[in-house]
Amino acid sequence: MVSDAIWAALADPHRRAVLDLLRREGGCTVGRIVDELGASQPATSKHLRVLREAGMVQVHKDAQRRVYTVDPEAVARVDAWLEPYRKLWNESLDALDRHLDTQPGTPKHS
Amino acid sequence: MVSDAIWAALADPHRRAVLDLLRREGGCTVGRIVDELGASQPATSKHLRVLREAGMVQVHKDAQRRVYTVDPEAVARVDAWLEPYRKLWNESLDALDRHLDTQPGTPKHS
DNA sequence: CCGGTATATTCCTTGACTGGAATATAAACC
DNA sequence: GGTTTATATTCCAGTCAAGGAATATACCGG
Repeated sequence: MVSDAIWAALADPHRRAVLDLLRREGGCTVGRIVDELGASQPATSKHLRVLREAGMVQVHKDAQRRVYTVDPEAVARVDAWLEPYRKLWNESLDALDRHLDTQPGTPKHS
Repeated sequence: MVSDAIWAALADPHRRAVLDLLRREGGCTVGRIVDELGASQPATSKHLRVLREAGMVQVHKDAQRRVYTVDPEAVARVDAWLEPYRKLWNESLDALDRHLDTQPGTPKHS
């Protein structure tokens, strides 16, 4: 199940930007995130706290630095939540296919 | 891209419950949603408005009734956002595999 | 120990979201 | 046309999250 905390964490654009950055970089220090995303250091730390408490990121210490990384497990849970909806999505594609099939001359998508 | 409105809509547990219900039922009237989920009618209408403006549900009229259905397109966009993270997820599974492979005697998951 | 760097936390204010109650709109039925 | 049914909207009060500024904590180098 996806906890409320995960959805709440994802609701903020800045936090999604942090996640995207962490994903692309494979992990970042707080300072790096501040530099890249341009939010203040306290704001960034607070967003990281939310992400951490939602279980979406992990931290490990490197002297004074904290290196944050995405916890793929949390994202996988969101993915699992989407699963039943994916069927809907596929069905609507199928319905489109059938519709196109009944329209001779309409180009079919490959 | 996933609009902020979609993430904001998903942030509310009641709205996710509405989506789940609409998905399972393949569409519902407002009254049905009120009965099933137990929120007040005005609250439900307001949640539906948020979902509608985020493009997550569609409405069609049936006399005085409004039948709401999930718009699979919106969910598909969330799915697409998750895509790059799925790679992380798979990599971490692979890493686990490799780790287990270096631990003779440790049972492997099928 | 001290200054400097890196990060976290607190305090405060402001804006946004939520839900309830009442009311409005719209369509059906008689 | 008036009443009933179905849904939407408005108004309002309470709650909560976000950001800035200042401060605290932790760690390193000398």
